[in-house]
Amino acid sequence: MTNTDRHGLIAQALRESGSATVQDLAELTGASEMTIRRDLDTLAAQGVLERVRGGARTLLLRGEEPPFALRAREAVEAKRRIAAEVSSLITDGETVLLDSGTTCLEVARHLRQRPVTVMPLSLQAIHLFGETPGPATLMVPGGRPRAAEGALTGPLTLASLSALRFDTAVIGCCGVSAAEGLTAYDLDDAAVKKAGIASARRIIGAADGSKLGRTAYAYVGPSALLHTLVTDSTAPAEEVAAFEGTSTVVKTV
Amino acid sequence: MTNTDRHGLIAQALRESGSATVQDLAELTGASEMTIRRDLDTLAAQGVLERVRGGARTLLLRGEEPPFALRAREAVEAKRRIAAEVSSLITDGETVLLDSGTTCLEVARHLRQRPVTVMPLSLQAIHLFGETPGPATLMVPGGRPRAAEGALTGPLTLASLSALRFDTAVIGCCGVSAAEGLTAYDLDDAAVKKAGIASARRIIGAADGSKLGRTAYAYVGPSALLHTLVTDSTAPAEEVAAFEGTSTVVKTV
DNA sequence: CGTAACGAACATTTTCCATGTTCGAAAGTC
DNA sequence: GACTTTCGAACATGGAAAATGTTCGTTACG
Repeated sequence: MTNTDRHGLIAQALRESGSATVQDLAELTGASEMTIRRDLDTLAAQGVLERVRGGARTLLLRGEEPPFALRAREAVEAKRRIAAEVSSLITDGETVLLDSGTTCLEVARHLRQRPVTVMPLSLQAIHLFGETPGPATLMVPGGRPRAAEGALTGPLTLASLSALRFDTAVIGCCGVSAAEGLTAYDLDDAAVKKAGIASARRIIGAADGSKLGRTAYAYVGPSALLHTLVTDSTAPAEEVAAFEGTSTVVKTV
Repeated sequence: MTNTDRHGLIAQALRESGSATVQDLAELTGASEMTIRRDLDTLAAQGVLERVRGGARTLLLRGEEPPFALRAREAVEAKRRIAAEVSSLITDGETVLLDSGTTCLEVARHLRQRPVTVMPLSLQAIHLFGETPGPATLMVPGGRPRAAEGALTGPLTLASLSALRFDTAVIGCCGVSAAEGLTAYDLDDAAVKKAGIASARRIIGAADGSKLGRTAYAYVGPSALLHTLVTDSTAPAEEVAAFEGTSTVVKTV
């Protein structure tokens, strides 16, 4: 078992019972108590849990978005396939706006090796392009990064977006519903997505099946804004059907 | 000997003789020819040298700025001390604009652990703040990063700067001379430095001794723009004396 | 066509990171 | 205030990953 697996186990155990002792977790995972303590420190720094004497308590019971580090481990295979499909929809030479989030981070991995101009809206993706300069051209938007998320938001980001026009925007919404439209967990984030959509000629939505039919609380816009929606086969059939009646092209990978 | 040491040896050997064979370098460093070949590939990717059959040829004979990877290894101790001094000049709660370059990257290391708001003008420094969130608040300027340098330049950067006002700007000029003023190797960079200086109430110059009295070709402004200049004891005495006759405070560490 | 250089593939060494153990200090509990 | 439990620093250990060396077939150049 790798340390990441163990972190996943711990996070899951806490989500189920709300809290756990160091001893319980050591027994559950087969690791020593010292290792569990170190794990708890790591997860606490990621905002997954809160440390209490003798154990830990979960921090993510409410309707909030789970921390980035946790989401990055969910539906990895689906995200990878979705990202490959999104990348194939983009032509060499295009200018691309890339939203924040784990799915779009995967798209960034693909685009790095393509001759395109990319403006990513998250620090993580900027890192990716920055450290190994490939054929792609990187543009950095201004802004204030939101915690571990790395999503750039605020007036500087909006100003950067309003100064540019993109061929394509790849948007990774937290909630996508034919009826309720596109939604995000964070108001600032939603504002950035709105501005991004307004600055691009073509909008591609990238969302794994778990996002379909879900609604977060910050409204971004009607689902008809998407010219193309790329999702996977775990998406609820009725949602996909609802989209197929509209102008949006749905690709299931 | 570490691989980095060896890279330094190779770079130095090439600067002195202009070119060298793989055999020569293997003998010089005590490494195998295969290792030298791999080193040369690495250094070629950094823009330090050009690969030719049988060996390599230097790329940095002209008056150009050496690549970032090379500068990062020069005068490390001096830069560290200068950075510590600059950091001590900054008060908690200030908003700080941080220039690109290796010296300012060291300053970033210090500021990470301080409750200040920082806008760095290079990707490297942004990484630094992004990966380990400390008490500092990070603001990202927009812009287009210049190659391995990571320095953000262009209209987006200028726009980000003109939208903000900073308490202090830390500027790391390539050339600092009492007579010729502040200069940079790159025109775009110089424009950004100018804009940065215009957006800050207090300007701190950070330059190790080798930069004093040197002139690069892109003019930034008169040396009197600097309220404080932090340098080290290797600075030429006559330059330091010239500065001491002006309003600029010189700190030698 | 011959020679030297190259680089892929594998073997080996070294380095670094995750984990475990021990033990003194700190925090709770009675 | 004494006792128990938890905590985390410090060091030891194991294993994975990176760096380096070696071999050998391929490629470039004269």
